[in-house]
Amino acid sequence: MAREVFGWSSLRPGQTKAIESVLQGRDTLLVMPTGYGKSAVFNVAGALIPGPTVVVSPLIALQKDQLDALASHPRAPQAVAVNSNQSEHQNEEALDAVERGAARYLFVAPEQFANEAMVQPLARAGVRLLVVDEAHCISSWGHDFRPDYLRIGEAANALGRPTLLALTATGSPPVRDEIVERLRMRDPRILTHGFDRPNLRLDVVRAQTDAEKRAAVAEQVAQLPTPGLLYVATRRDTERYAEVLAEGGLRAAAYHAGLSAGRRREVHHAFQEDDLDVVVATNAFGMGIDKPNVRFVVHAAVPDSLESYYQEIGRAGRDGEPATITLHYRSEDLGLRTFFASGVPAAEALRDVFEALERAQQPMRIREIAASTDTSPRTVGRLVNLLDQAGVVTSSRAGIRARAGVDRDDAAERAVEVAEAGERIEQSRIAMMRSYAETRACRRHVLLAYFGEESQELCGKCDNCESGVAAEAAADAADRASGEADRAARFSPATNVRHTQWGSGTVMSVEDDRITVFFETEGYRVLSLAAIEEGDLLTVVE
DNA sequence: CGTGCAACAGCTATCTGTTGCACGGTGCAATAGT
Repeated sequence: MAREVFGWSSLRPGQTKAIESVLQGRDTLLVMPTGYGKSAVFNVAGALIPGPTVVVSPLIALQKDQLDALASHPRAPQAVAVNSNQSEHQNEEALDAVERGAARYLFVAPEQFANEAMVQPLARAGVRLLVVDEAHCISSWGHDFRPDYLRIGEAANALGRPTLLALTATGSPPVRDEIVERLRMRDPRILTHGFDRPNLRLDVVRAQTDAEKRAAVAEQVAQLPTPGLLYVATRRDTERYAEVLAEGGLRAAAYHAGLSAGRRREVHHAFQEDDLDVVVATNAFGMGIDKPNVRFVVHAAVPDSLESYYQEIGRAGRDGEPATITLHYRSEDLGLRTFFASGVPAAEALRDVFEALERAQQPMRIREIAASTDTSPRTVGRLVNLLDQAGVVTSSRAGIRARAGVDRDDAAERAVEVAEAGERIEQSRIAMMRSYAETRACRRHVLLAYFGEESQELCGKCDNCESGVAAEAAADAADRASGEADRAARFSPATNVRHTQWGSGTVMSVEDDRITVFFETEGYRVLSLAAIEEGDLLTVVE
């Protein structure tokens, strides 16, 4: 099939497994590095399944790339999209083609599911496969930036529960769990592939002052083989660094979401065509870039989590050739991330939404609630998600409904607690980013452990291994651990545990003298085995 | 939480340090105005 329709001589084992899994009607989560052909999985599966396949994709630009790619295979079934860049007429035509069976793939952003005029025809057409591409967006964007990401599971119900296929390149165990839970997957098959990228050399450079860091970044980038990416935290810094690098003779361009669509396309295209040496970008630059020869990814500021970091550095060295990965680190830079991760909505706003739902006495849509509370749909989306997670509203195909017998103030308070737990989890993700930056251990080991993968304690290809610091750190930990080996044995990755104060959690990784646990309402915590033992803090839950 | 800029204070400066405050990242869809 892959050969006949798409001209691919063979598929990788991971791709075949995922395709077989969805063909059997099994909900599937596939975690596979970018560039390994995740698109091929749903292209082939969609062509084999008799019925429409809906692909949820976060960016319209990405949808366009996918449409073009499918169109380039003359024997592949027809693919269409519905989005706000197209005319109403084009959108209607696309849906009509799906309903008639003329088109087999439909690409949409999750926001489209709020549109009844789109969901109805799809429900009638009988969607067989619902693909969620870049599924980590559920966890990274769903909570505030794009609340519709948390509502895809509900949309799947409205479509008559097609088989679900979630795809991502990044996913620590908690993120994988969240994807499964939010999509309401049933008995999912979870396929993960190795996270290690051995051709990437990992490095962290610490700086005391901002000026010192800027100089170090400029100096390093000037002498690295190009092309490469420089990630910064603010739009302003993209311009500042791009200017400095250009003065040094590099073909450098700034990229951020504040630029015109035309300019963004221009930069993207120039980078793809090797007409630029460096793109200096905010996190707006990334998804959809598939360039084999990126020789470095340098960060002038820490991202908000190791998932983001892994995602960004993963754009280097796709050709398998060596690439340099450097994080220029100041602990002060964590401040901006802390700021972005903070912000619990006011109880009053939550109560207003709950009240509006109570008054309506019938299910309401996000847009209706937004109109009746005079709040933006995006904010309402976020508030409803919190109320939903707090279990005080129910959402169904018909809309959102207040649960009977729940006091308004209680409802708001419980939703606030959910938001506060979410904030603690976000902060703990930043803390894990910090621990990567500050660790004396092997960086690769730390990074892989975060993604639930065991590895050699010394990779030999990071700054700490090369300087001998990692070997020292390993010896120190082994010393501290003397006699604790038997205690550590009680805990292994994926063990469910309960902490006297932080409640239930899951062991993420085990080191000689300490373990990292992800708690459901607290996020990541690193616990020393000695302290656990002394205070009898942690018990294993069967 | 940290940074950068404007306003202002100090006691005469086309100067220098302090204080206060605004601002900071991701995209969809829909809409208003040419």
